Amino acid sequence: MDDKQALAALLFPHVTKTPEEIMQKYPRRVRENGEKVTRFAPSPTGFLHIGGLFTAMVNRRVAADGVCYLRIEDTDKKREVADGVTGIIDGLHSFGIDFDEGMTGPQSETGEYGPYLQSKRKEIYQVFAKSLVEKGFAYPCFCTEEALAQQRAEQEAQKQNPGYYGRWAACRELTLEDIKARLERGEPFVLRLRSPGRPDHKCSFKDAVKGKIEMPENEQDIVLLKRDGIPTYHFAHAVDDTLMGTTHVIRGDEWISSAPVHLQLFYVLGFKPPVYAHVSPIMKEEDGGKRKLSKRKDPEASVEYYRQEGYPAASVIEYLLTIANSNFEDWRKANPKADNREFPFKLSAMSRSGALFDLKKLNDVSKNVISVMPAKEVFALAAGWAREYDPPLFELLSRDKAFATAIFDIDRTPVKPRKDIGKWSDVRDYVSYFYDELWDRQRPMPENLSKEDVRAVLSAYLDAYNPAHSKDEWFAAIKDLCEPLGFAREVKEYKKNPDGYKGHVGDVSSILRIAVTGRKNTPDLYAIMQLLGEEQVRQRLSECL
RNA sequence: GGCGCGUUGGUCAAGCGGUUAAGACACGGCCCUUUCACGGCUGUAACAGGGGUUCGAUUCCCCUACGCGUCACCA
Repeated sequence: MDDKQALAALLFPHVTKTPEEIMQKYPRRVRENGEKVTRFAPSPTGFLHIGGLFTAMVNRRVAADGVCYLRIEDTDKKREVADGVTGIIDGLHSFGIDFDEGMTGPQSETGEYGPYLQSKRKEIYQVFAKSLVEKGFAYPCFCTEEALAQQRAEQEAQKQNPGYYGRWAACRELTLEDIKARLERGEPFVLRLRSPGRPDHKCSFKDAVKGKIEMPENEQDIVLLKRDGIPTYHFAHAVDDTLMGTTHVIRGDEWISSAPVHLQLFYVLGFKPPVYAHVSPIMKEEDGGKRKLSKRKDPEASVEYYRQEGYPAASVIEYLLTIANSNFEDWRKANPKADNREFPFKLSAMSRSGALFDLKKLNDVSKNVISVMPAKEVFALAAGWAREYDPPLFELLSRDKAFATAIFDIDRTPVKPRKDIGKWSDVRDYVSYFYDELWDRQRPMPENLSKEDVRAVLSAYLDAYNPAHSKDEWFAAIKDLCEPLGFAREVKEYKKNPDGYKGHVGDVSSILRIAVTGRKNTPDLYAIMQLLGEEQVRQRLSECL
């Protein structure tokens, strides 16, 4: 008994606080209506991954009325990346995900439950580590990495479970004198859990998305504190999520297999475990199989990809929501204009298996998102994208903002909006014929019409053209052109007697459309001509002649 | 290999013992229409395999197969 106290004092001579004192500084959160407390806890090892965005979004949505905070797990100094924290915060912010408390910058934070940067919590972990030693649930281990590797090889040869446990845990029963001697020699050590688990016992928990999960108890004497005194993920998770009052730990399902370790940690620390929700990763199809999106191999794994392509942040979130809660699409249909933050997100409605990332579906979702935006917003976002990724286009769009906005407003009716634009990189092509700089002035006419007929239509229309016409008058004028030139006024007439005509009003319109825009297919030609203005229209028509 | 999780059309997915097995994307057709788009209608297409339990299994249980994850002083 006294040995444990002595060992604790020996190992942590500078630790004077008790767990109780620490806990007092972290009062229980008041949650009047059962609001949830969640957190996003990435390690700053690189830029934002689509999977990270996904779990961050789920965390944010689950705690929509509660608290969602950002904790940075920078306990692995080897893999840390400069700007990692800023990249995460800015990246998430650009997708409309902000936190109620936690890190706000590489060195700044807000909230009562900090520090939210794990590297600043070293003392706290030491206090709990010390208490574990006192309770006999932790001990120092002096094994070198080489010794461990050797033991592992031996275990494999003997077909034993690998790891540090039971009779393989060499340092488990070191005497106090022995430890003292090694310490005096300056031997480095890690602090290990003295696992009370028995593999013939089952532990189980109810996962909020996967349902009941049952596994053998943990028997591994896992590392709690690394050689440098910094905690491992497991230990930090138990301590931090308890102190910070996390009610729901929502993380990738690669963590399921360490859940028994976590449950045991909560047990030895005397804490109540949170609700776990393990979400499936986003997959990619390759050679007919599924695999996790890989940051190295797949450009679409990085959130940066969507920015570059020009998918609006709202579209990406909207798509992620359709993957996360499949009833989202029904909700969206019923609430076409609502902010997706109003959607009642449910953990229980999440899919148990991993979804394949479907770029086609993203595109479709994105077209819908853009189709309900006001033209001004389309302009603003498209220009914002072009400023960064297509400067010449940005110049053009900015030259006359009203003109550019008007382009986006063509056929942008609330009932039947066009869905031409799925991402901002589509815009250049979409607006090209409005700008001489983007238009190659090629005008391929349909092959079923002779050059003479085309010329006849063009010159006749040049005479008939009146920019003051309303849309109905405009189209009537085109119809009036038809018969004298040998075209049917109505398509139906033509279909009844195809040999009696050279073509129909649609062909005549086609000629004009191509003359004005160079394209066979465009939005409403009348609107385009009105926008272009008389001078441009006449010039294009006669140039084509 | 051990331990988990998963498996409904090409993809995302409803379904929780009795259904003609929803819907969305993609694909095909038709309609609307001066083109395209939008919209409407419509078509092709699925319960991994094998055993149980049951009057009855896509739904419950077991086995097999396949896929994924994990077995670090990384998270």
